[in-house]
Amino acid sequence: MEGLPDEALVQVAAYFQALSEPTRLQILNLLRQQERSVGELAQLCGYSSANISRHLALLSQHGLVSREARGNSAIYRIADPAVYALCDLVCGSIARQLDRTAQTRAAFGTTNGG
Amino acid sequence: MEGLPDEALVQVAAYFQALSEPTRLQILNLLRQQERSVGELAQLCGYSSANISRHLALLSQHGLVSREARGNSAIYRIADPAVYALCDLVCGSIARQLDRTAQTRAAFGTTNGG
DNA sequence: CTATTATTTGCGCACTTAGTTAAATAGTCA
DNA sequence: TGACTATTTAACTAAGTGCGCAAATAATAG
Repeated sequence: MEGLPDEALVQVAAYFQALSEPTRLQILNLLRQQERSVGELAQLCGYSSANISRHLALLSQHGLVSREARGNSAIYRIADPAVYALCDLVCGSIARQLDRTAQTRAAFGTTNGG
Repeated sequence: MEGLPDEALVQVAAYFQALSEPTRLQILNLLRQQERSVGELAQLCGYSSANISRHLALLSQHGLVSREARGNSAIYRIADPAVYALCDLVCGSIARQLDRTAQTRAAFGTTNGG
């Protein structure tokens, strides 16, 4: 992303924003196992179908999931596998930071974050 | 991120949120070239130093940038190079989606998004 | 110490967003 | 047609966020 124009930064930011919500990450996590209907995801996440439906619409806007009408249900599945590579990278960064935090705590001889 | 607990999803979401803002991406983009002071970044971004300072504090919280006091200035630099791999992945996903959009437009014989 | 410069923080404002409930829409079955 | 189920959308509330301005803090120079 060396010399990206400002317009592109807005697009990239919007993509990251789609991933910046725990409920949406949970949805993507559930869809990793298998495709699911809105109602199933709502029950598994513990939120209303209306709420999950909107989250799915947003994920769909950004090409992260795809929708298939089946009967009177809507089945969603992962459309962009890159999301898992992204999460793996982030998990790695967080793990490294947690390690540094642990080392810092150890250096100060404390056992909790205070 | 197969079987991550909900707590971890919150952490990952927070990391993505740090990247979900155009101004913060612009800062990271500028720091790619070289380390910079708050004032320099503020001028290059066209925002107040107060604003940029807060963005930098947030990026620092998540281990994305690191701070070094030099004289009465604060010099920031990239601390987590993974951010560029993340952006590259996102750019790739966006490019693929734009390609699909272009193909869709072509299939309908239109020349703009209407 | 005072003056100057750089950064950070407190506060208020405009705007966005995740969640709810209720209404609207869409599909199935009799 | 109507009853029933699933999904989407509308209206609303509560909480969060980006920004500027101004005050507070920190470092340097005289």
